[in-house]
Amino acid sequence: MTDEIRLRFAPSPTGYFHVGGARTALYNWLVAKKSGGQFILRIDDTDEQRNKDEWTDGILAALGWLEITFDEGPYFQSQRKSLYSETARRLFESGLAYFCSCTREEIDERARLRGGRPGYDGFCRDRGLQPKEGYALRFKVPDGETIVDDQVRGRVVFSNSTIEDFILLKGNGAALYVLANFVDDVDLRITHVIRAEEHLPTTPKAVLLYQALGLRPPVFAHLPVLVNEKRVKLSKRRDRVAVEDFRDQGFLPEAMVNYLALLGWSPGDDVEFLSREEMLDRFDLSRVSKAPAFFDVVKMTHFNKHYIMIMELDRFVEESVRFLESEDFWTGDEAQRAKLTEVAPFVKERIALLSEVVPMVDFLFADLKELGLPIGPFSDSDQVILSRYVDRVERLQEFRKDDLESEFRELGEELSISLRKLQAPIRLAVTGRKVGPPLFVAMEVLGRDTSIRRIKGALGQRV
RNA sequence: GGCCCCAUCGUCUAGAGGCCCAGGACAUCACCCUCUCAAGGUGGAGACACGGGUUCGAAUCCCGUUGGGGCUGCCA
Repeated sequence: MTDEIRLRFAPSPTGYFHVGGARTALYNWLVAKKSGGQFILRIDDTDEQRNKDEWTDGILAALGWLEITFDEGPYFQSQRKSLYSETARRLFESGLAYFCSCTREEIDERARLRGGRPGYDGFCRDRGLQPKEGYALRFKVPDGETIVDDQVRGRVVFSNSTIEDFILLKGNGAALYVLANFVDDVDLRITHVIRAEEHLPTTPKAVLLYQALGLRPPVFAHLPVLVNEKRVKLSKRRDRVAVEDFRDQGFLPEAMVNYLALLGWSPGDDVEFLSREEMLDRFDLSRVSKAPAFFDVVKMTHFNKHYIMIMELDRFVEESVRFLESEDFWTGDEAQRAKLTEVAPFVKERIALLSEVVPMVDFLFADLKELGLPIGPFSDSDQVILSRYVDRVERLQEFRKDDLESEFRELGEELSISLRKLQAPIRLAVTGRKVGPPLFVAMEVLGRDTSIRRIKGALGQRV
């Protein structure tokens, strides 16, 4: 029982769930799962002003999408308040904490007079104040030093003189992060705390609390922060970091997870594509790097492309439908799905984001005009190509891609023109675009009538 | 300002004293392949922040400098 490994992910629901949180959750999950331990979800919503249920729903949805599953929870700190006041009372009664009547203004004023150094000066330490509405409860930081033994950073020593008597309970009696976090970690028997580096400076406070109550602190591991191109911590306000946005853009969860796993961790060899099983097998906190890492969407896109390419065809079709459904032309009927399935293998290996499916296949489902696609321009030589090609394919018994291609190649020889140049006007006439699936596949799926109609239509469109 | 963390190609990283005139991946450039776009293949350019030590020998250890970051709230 005491040997049981238990980790938790404790996000605060103050905004969209972002990639940094996802990475933290993933690392916790990995350590829990590979050690046969438990992974617990706890919602740190002690700050009622800034928390909203919808953010919690978003976190749950995103974790589910990424398949980061939890064994217990979610627990909500907002529902565990009595636990915090109970511990606070014990701390106060045993003289480890005291009440303080100072306002922010008073503290700042004294700091100013003292000579600039901001922070609380311990003014109420020995005043023997009793609990009262409006009084905050502060922890009496002892002399000496506090050591944080960190799995990724090693031994970090803090001189207690640099740690002010921090607040445990607000004036309204509500618990603050350090207290609530500590109480819950103890109560939930958390053995490993893995979180972002920004929490490192508050860690000695937690350690002090464990020591004050004669408890053994958990193992700590502080992950390097994720930064933007300016190398400052990723922020929900400045940067595009919401997991759900990436999902909506057509990123695959396995691509995100794989990329995130490698952002700050490396298996040690040159392998980059790792399945869940391989990650579980190889993940090791001691191989987590210490330096901040740039969240590079371009590289994540590369992972996405890879995972789209190796995806099962059926799933690819289903995922594609998600993006087609928001288009007017998509009815989702049998015929449309059949066409989609036919071109899918060719589309699958050409896109990096699922959202790119739409411009790859839209010409199959609606008139080019309706799609706002150009019909032309076609030069005189294009006209020659189009008319000669349509003459040829009109005579075809079967409108099959192989025959369409044979005719195409023969025409190329006949006109002594490179196939690259030859395909351009035909593709534009048939699909309205310069890029897309292989032309003859496109034509076969589109069908004889529409294909020929579009080419003939283009013939009437001189520059 | 104070406390703390960090420092290898543009980016993510490998490297735990000699295997490194530093390897891989993304991005980038060139060429090949090719019906477009992709994919694939070949090749190129591209980094140990700086200065001192320690050592026969340092990207790797120590110190300093510089640079970057985090925290500094009755937020988490």
